Amino acid sequence: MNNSKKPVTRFAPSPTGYMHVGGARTALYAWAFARKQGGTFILRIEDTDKEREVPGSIEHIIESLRWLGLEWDEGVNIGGPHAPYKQSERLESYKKYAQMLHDAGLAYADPYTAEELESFRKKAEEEKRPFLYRDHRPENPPVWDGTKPLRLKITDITSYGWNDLIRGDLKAGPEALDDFILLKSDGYPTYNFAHIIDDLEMGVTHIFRADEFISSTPKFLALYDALKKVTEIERPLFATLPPIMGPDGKKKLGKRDGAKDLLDYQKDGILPEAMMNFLAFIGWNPGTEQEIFTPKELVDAFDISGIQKAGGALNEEKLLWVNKEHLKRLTDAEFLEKALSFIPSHISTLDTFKERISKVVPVLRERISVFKEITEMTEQGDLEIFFKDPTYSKDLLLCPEKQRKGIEVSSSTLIEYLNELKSILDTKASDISKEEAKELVWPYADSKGRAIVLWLLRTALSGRERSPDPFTLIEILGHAEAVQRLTKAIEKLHENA
RNA sequence: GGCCCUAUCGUCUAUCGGUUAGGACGAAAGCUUUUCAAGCUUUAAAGCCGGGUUCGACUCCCGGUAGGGUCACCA
Repeated sequence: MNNSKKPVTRFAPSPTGYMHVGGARTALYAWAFARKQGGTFILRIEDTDKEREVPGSIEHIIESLRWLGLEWDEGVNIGGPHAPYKQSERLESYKKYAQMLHDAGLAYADPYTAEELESFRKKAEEEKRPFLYRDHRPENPPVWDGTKPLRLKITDITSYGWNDLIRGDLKAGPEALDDFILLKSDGYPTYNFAHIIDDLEMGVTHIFRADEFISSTPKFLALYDALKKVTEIERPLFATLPPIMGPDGKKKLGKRDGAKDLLDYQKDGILPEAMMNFLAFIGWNPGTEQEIFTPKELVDAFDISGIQKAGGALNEEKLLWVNKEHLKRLTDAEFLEKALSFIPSHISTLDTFKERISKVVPVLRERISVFKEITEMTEQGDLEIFFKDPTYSKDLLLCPEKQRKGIEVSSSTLIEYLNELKSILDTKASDISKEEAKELVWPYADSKGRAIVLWLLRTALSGRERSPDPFTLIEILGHAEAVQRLTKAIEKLHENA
């Protein structure tokens, strides 16, 4: 159909709230497809439901897309040859086509009240059959004066079959076909009508959509058929994505079931390129064993044939892993720049922070898979130890004799060890690397018992049950600070000894 | 209820009639200069069920079953 042309895809959210992973993934595929083929990606806002519109959500959606790294070539905010890109500003177009359809006898005004419709619907439900408006199609519809909804008149009630780029040949029974509303009584178009007109006018060639639209596809097809009778059109191709399920894999992921705002992932400190990578893999794979992709690699590898038919569950553990892999690919400087906003100011304003942070970064990146964990480390005091004197617990320093079975070590022995460690460090009275520190300390630790000496040294330097190894700590803290901490640890051991 | 979509390890998936059914996340175990983390090694773990078609089916067809979607003046 459009094989020779550059593809045009679009993402067309409605501004009814935040954007979650489902929408983001649909946008991502449409974007990647267009980018791969050198085509155009459009952002259009489907704001025809004034009731459900949530103020600020357009901005929120734009921010989400920008964060993810999905730049659009045409659309809201930036304009383009088919502006405007908000449906509420395109009412003239819809009216024009509606008028053409109406004048050709392909659309008619709906005379029923909401109550009448409701009773029809109820009756259908009671009789356990689908509600079909066309069962109640008026013989002599009223004049269409704009105050009544305008419905498409389906003349050919058949089963429709069509091809989907992802699902293959699809079909639907005539039950799926009905006289649906084109223009509402408030003058706004329905989604069913507006998106088709827009896609046509904007030259969209490939529609990436969620799978809930499969069952309304016959209606779209009937509209295209009707439109063909009044004007010249070329139908876009459908690419229907598999659903994203919740973590239990059972229910389709929706806002009601806790689908997170995309920007919540940003707040957690997920890297946008990791999010993109992760999103792409829910329902798509490159057919190779590569799992980690930069945005560019993703675009290059993207192909519709790699998209799944079956739904996939959202697995946040995997997201964490993907994020960690992307974190590894950052330089230390890049890592620090991004991590900074997750470090509270009472730490980042410390003089020692500026001195030591570059040495702490490698330790940090080894321990976290998402920036939020830095904040958690802070809350637990695990980050402070690099910059501020630790508070000691004597028990912790003593721990070796309690934990290592059968080894009796008195606190006076430990004091002796620490004093000797101090003088060992003093043999090189300057800052040393962790390798040098290890060379220095190792023979001594070996002679007195590694487990005890290393544990003692580490807890004396960190004051914590868990921390990086002592040699790394010595490198980070520097000679003077390391010796000072050992001195303090000795004082602690002297207490009521 | 009608119509429609889907079905491989717990999860994401490879396989496009012939494989010891492969990989990744997670899990478990082990190793290392003996905390934690990281790293390395190893292990457990899958074709929904029943019929066909075929020399041969995870793969193709049919029927069940299960899950999902849809039947709005919402998108």
